[in-house]
Amino acid sequence: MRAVEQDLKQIKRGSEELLLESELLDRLKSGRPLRVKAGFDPTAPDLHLGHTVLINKLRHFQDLGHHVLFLIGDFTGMIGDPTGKNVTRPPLSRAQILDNARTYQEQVFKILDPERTEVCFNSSWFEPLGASGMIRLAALHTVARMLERDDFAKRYRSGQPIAIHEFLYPLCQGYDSVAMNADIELGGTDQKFNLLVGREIQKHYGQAPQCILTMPLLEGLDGVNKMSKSLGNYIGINEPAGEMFGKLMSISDGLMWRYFELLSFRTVEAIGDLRRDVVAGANPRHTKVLLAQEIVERFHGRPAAVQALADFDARFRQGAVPDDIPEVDLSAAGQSLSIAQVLKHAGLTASTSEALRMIDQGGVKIDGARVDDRQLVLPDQGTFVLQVGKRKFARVRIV
RNA sequence: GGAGGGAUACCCAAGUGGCCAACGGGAUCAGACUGUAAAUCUGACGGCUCUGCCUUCGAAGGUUCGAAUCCUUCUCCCUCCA
Repeated sequence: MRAVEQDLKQIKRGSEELLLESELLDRLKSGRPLRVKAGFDPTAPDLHLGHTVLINKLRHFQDLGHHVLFLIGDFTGMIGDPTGKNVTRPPLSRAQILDNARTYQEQVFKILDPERTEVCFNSSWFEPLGASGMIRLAALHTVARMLERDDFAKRYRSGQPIAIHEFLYPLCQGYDSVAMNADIELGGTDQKFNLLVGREIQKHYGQAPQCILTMPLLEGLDGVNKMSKSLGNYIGINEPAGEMFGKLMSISDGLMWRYFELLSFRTVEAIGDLRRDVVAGANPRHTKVLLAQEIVERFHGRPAAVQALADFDARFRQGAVPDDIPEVDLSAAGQSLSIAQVLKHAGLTASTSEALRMIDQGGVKIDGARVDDRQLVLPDQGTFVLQVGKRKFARVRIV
C-alpha cells in the first residue's frame, strides 16, 4: 500500500494534471501492469527535446513496471492533428508517413526500454474499420461538442476554415484508446480535449474510461511558442553534440529554468539551490552550461559533452574556427569568381543578393578578415575559410 | 440555391490609375554592446551578370502611354438567408 502512494507521487511529478487521480489509484492498487498509451504523429521525422518531456514520463512508468504502448499515428497522420493549429494541415503521403515512423522508433529507444514497449500503428485497426465504421464512430459525438474545443472555436470565430476531416481527428484518437484498451493516456496539455474524447468513446464501447496525465509543453528556443519542428525552434535529439550544446546556450535566462524543470533529472531541491545561487549573483551563464552539459551527455555521452563545451569556448570566447565545417569545392572554370557568387554556391547565403547585403553589413569574413568590398573577386584557385555571421562557416576550395 | 464581404511579400496589415519592389508592426538576419542571455541602438529583409535590369500584390485575359489599384471570367475563403 505504501508503495502505491510512492508510485503515484513519482507519476505526478512534473506533470500538469492527472484525471482522475482516484481512478488511477484504484488501478495501481490492483497490482497489474497498466497499459500506458501515448501517441505520436509521424509528421516530423525527428524527435526533439519537447517530445522527451513526455517520453521521460513514459520511462518513469516503465521503471514502475508498467507496459508502454507507443502509438505511431500512421493513419491519423493522414488527417493531421489540428491541435494548436490555426490552419488546416496538408495531409502527408503514405510513403512519407512510413518513412517518418521508422525514424521515430529508432530515436525513442534512446530513452525507452524496448523490452517493455509495444509499438502500435493505428492503421492496423482503422483500415479494417472501413467507411461504415468511421461513420458509426462519427455518430458518437456532436458538432457542438467539437466546437467546445478552444482552437476550433477560435478558428471558427475568426473566419478561418475548418475542414470536416479535422473533426475526425479527436474521434480517431479516442478510438485508438478503445483498440488499445488503454488504462491511462499521456499527452501535452494541448491534448486535453482529445484525451477526454477518448474517455467518452471508451464508455460507448463498454470500456472503463482511461485516466489522463497531461504534461506541460516545452517552449522552443524563442521562449514563446511550443517547441516544434515546423516553427524551427527545436533541439532535435539526433543533433550533433556541438549543435545541441550551442542551441541550449542560446536560450534566454528565464527559459533556462523552464528547461531545468522539464528536462533535467536533477532533484527539485538541487534546481532550487542553483536558482538561489543566481539570485545571489552567480553568472547565469555557468548555470546554463550545467544544463547544456547534462542534456548533451544524455544523448551523446560524457566525452562528447565535455568536448562540446571545449569547442564552444574556443569558438565563441576565443573566436576560433570550428573543426568540422562543411567543405565545398567550386570550379572556377578558368575565370575568377566574385565573392557573392562563392557565398551563394557554398550555401552560406540563399542568394547573391543576400550575400551582397551581408557584405554591406560587415557580416562576411574570409580567413578571419572582414570583407568590405562587395566587388571582391577571389583567385581562381586556393582554399579559403568563409564565414557569414557568427555561426555559418564553410571551407571553400576553388579549383 | 440567393445576397454580401474578402484574397497583398514568412505572419499580421496599409495601399483603390503614375511619386510602388509596395507604409507600418511582428518574426528573421547582420553589425554594436554582451554571457551565441535579456534589454537597447543601427541596418537589412523578391531576384539578378546590382549606380541598372528582371519578376511579384489569388489565376487568366482585357482597358490604358502607364494597373496591386479599372473591366471580364475563373479559383479559393468567410458571413447571413434557404
